[in-house]
Amino acid sequence: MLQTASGIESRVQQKLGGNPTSVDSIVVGKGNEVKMKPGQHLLIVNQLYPYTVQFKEDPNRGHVGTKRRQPASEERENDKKASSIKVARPAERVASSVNNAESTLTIETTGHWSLGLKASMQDPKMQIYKDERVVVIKDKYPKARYHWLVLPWESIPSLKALHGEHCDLLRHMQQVADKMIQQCKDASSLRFRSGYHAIPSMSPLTLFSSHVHLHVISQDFDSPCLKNKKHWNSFTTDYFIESQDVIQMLEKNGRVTVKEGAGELLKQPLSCHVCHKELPTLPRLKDHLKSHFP
DNA sequence: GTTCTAGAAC
DNA sequence: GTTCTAGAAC
Repeated sequence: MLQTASGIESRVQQKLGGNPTSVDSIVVGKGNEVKMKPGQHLLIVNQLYPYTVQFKEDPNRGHVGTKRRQPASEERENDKKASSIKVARPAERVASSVNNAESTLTIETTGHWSLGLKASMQDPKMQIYKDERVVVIKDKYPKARYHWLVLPWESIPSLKALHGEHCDLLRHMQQVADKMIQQCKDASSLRFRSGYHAIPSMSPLTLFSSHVHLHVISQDFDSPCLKNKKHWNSFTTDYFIESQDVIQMLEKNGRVTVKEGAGELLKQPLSCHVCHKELPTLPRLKDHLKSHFP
């Protein structure tokens, strides 16, 4: 249990919506616990299940709720903020149940991008398709004229975590991807690919809230957000694993195996995905692409 | 993942 | 001199 400055232990428990395999969440430290201070914003970044926020007194410390009590004006200010969850005052020592009703929980979308992905998928304004299993959002930094992400509601941290039972879900994600492509007005003139990145970003920050997502991307790569070799190679080398290949692997082996050294593919020389001409720099490559996609 | 920027490459 | 990349910081 983590200790906060005010002597209040904050404990966040996830009430399971009947699916014990999908426990995950807002874990920052070890275990299902998060360091919180009274009044601090809690961002529920994952799943659609209700959460319970419990405060309990630390027996080793006195002055509960006295040192860090906010001035009344500040309290009102915080109450006004839609992104905060109303948490009971420490002094009241009550278990405050926070459900995921829209009235009590809205999602912060201005935080770190890795939170942004999970926040965005929950944000109705971002959702361009939604059903009981998946949601589709536009990539915040599209690497082509069309670039969508298909995300399952179920939290699956990476390709490694996939197993046989996910086959159906992934087939559904693929179907939704195909639907997105069909409804695109430029579907007749542009080629599309849908697939997964071999290795999720491994920085401590990204690890915190990684979530498998299917990229659906048009093959023009005409976008100001495509800025470096890593961007290019992540979509044009075998670092990009076709959705169908992932599904096949899963059907055959019950697992998805990623070739060792897939990360090295990101450092490959820049090569045009259409004619395979090698270009010395990204600006030169982007110039070259104009000849294929006027 | 993005942004920023030092210094390599030209 | 400018362009561009790659690594650090976030």
